[in-house]
This record gives sequence, C-alpha cells and structure tokens, in this order.
Amino acid sequence: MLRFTKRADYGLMAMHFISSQGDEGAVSAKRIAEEFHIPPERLAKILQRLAKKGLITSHNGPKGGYVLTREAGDITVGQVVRALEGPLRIVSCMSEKDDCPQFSRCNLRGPVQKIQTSISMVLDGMTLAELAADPVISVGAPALMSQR
Amino acid sequence: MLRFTKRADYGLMAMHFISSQGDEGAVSAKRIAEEFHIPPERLAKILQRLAKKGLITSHNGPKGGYVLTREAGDITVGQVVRALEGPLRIVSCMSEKDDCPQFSRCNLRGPVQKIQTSISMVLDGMTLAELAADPVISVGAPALMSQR
DNA sequence: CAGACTCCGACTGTAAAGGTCGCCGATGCT
DNA sequence: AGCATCGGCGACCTTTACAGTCGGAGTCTG
Repeated sequence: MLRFTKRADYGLMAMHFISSQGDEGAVSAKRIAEEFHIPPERLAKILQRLAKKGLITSHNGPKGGYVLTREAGDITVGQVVRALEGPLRIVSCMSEKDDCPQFSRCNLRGPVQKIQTSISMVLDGMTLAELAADPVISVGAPALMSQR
Repeated sequence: MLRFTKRADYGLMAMHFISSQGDEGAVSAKRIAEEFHIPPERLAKILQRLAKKGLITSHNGPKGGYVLTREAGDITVGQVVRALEGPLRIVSCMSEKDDCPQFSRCNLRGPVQKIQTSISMVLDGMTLAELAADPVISVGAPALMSQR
C-alpha cells in the first residue's frame, strides 16, 4: 500500500539519468534501458508518456533520443509522478460519483484530503536537480519505520 | 499508485467509529459492519489484526466487542495504517536483499528515503481525536492535483 | 448448566491491477 | 537506400487485494 509503481520508479530513474547526461546530446531509450537493465519496451512507453506530457522532447533518427525540456531545477518529482500515474489519490472513493456505500457516514474525507495535500507538497518540493545532488545512502540504514 | 488499500480505509473508519462510541461499552464487529455497509468477514479480520497489534482490546461473549486500548488522542493514523499494512515502503526495492537490477546505479534511494520519512511524519502527526474533529468537506472541492 | 453471542484463525476461490513482452509502422539521419 | 530511432497498439502473465467459508474457543445470560 501507498507505494509507487515501477512506472514511477523507472520514470524517475530515466529523468534523473537524462538530466545527468544532458550536456552531451540526446539520450536514447535503448541507452537508458541498458544502463539500468530495464525492459526496453517498458521504458519506451514510459518515455513516450513523459514526452507527451511535455517533460521531455523526443528526436527521431540516429543521434536521436530524449532531452529535458526544462532545467532540472524546474522539474519536480511530483510532476514526473503525476505525468506517469495521473493525479494523486490515496483513496479510491474521492470522486463525486463514487459508489462508496459509506459515503454519507464517512467523515474521513477531510483528514484524507489534508494528508494527500501534504504528500503532494513533499513531492513537489523536490526537483530533479536536488535529487541528483542527494548522496546515495547506505541501505539498511536508519530503520525509520520501526513500529511494534 | 500511492494509494491506501481498502484494509486501511476500513480500519480507519472502524477505529474512528469505536472512538466515537467509546463511552457506551464495547463495539462489536457486526455493529460496525452494518453501520458502514462493509462485508462483516472482511472487517472482522481487520479488527483482529488491530487487536493483535494492541491498538484495540477484544471482549468475548454477549456485550463483547472492541474498545480502544489508549486514548483517541494517543493513537495516530500512522500507527493504524502500519498495523494493518506493515511498515511504509513507497518503493519495492528498499530492503538489503532486493534483486533490483539497477541497485548499484540507482542513486534515487536517498531522496526516496527522505520522501518516505516526510510522509510517515504526516501520518503520525494526525491522531484519531483530530480525525474526528475535522469537518466533512465538500467533495470535488479544491481540485488540488491539477496538472496534466 | 445450556444456549446464545462474540471473537479467533486458517483456508479457498475470485477479481482487478500492474507488469511484461512483442510486433509493426513512422520518422529522420547518413 | 538503409539503418537506427521513436510511436503506438494489443495480448499475456503474475501479483495483489478482495471476499466468502468453515471450524474452534471464550464468555455472558437465563
């Protein structure tokens, strides 16, 4: 629950990689797929989607590939994620015409809205540039979500 | 993506309901299921899980049911969610022994950790009591995540 | 004591979502 | 012309969540 899909993962990796290689011409989907060992077709679709949303621009032919349309500092994680996954909705029954049987009694929607807003603020508060600047941390490290 | 499961939804509803009826004795699973039109078996399992984690205590027999073990103000949304869904992991490859092929090259883990921490802080910053206090807002309202 | 009501735990089947894979066409460089 | 790239469509498989069922044990009421 409350997890990114692989789509978002791959998308962020790719965006990050493109931004890091930005000065040396376009980056092909194949190149990225090889770099990260991602199924090429899968990545292709993701990049197409990002291109369609205007986050990157595509160039055909040899020497073709993808380039960021904006500066890395002007693209947020939230934008990438939303481009790939659609608007953020942490619960299923949030639209007006949901058939949620508990709609009338459920007074959870206010707080949920709040949480959702907070999360997207976090996502939009981090740009690709910051993302690249962040160091790789040791993995099993801080054991944050201990619990129990 | 990045969505709560029904398990978490139902769990939060139930906890909220129990806390609102707290002064009038235990609340049975059946009662809650009827109140919210939730499949009784499903809810039963959720409540069992919450009881096992110590968030609520169960009483058998007639007049039995569930009661909060702590004050509503001492139980956070994050605690309920984690009790039901396990520790928060917004990406699949975060453990030490993941077979993620891009592990070595992926320098996304630092930022992801950060985001994850922020989210769980949001979740732990809201108690059941606050949850109840929040008013029900109109649904289609603020259209936060516009973009496209 | 007996019956009714409740929680407890494991198992099984079903449905939806996500992930994976492949094909063929269009475009542009060399 | 030929090659390398993007572009878009669709089918299949796996995983996950969801829902329903059964038998069992504890506890209050009459």
